[in-house]
Amino acid sequence: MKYRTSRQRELILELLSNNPYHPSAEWIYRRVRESIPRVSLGTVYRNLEVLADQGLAQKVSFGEDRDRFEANTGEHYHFICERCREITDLVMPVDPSLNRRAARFGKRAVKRHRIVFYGICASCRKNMA
Amino acid sequence: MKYRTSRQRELILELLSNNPYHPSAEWIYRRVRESIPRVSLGTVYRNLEVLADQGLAQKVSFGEDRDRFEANTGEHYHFICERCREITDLVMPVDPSLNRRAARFGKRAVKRHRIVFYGICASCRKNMA
DNA sequence: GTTCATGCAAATCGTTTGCACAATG
DNA sequence: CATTGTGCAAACGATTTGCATGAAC
Repeated sequence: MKYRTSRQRELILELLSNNPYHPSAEWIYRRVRESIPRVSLGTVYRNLEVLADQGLAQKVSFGEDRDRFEANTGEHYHFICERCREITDLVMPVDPSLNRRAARFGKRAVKRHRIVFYGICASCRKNMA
Repeated sequence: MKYRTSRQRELILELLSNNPYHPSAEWIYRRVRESIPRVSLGTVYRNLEVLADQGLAQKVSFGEDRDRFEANTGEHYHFICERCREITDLVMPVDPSLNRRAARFGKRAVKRHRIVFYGICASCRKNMA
């Protein structure tokens, strides 16, 4: 499969880049529509898939109601606020020794891991007082 | 809300107990139907929700195609085989210091975390040879 | 008897897909 | 021009829900 470029795909990647909020397809769709009013949700989904295939973006799902996407394809951890459900990166060094430790507890070959931390984000903490 | 007992719910909990495979609602539905042929999928979903509310079971989703359920409600880690997609518990002590470390990397209050390890399970390793 | 649980079927909703046309290289 | 990308609308599939009836307490 050979990929061409398109205004839609470039815009989607741009919206994803340096976006800490891990937006849903619907959110991206609404933003793209501001510049390209006739864009369709199907196009958004298809492009997110292409971008993932190109290694430029990836899906991040943790059993929430809808899939989220991000341009940060490196290994890293996530944080989900239990109050506002917002997903953000948790910038903390990935610990590869966890894989080795996990492997010791079974006959499996452990290659990688994901961690999601749960709690209350800074802005929700303020608003609770 | 006051809960009564029902053959359906008891059977679902039994199927979930000591079941290491984190079955989907569909799988449970098929098994329940062996004993209660007229059971409906809706009943399975409703009971899984009740069991979760009672603290007897919980949903475990990691962005797979369908939700999975388990009776082990204690904190623990999971392993997903990248080949057969089977989800199993990874019995390794939960490390509470991770929450503290994670909290240090931002202004959030970190209460808990989930870890999913990915790799190849023992039986898939054999069949690859 | 009152309230909760069930079966059935229809509804919901995020995501995927088929198709004819438009855009890319 | 050969092929990939798009918009549109319909299809899909897991999960949820409304409703009349059955079971639990």
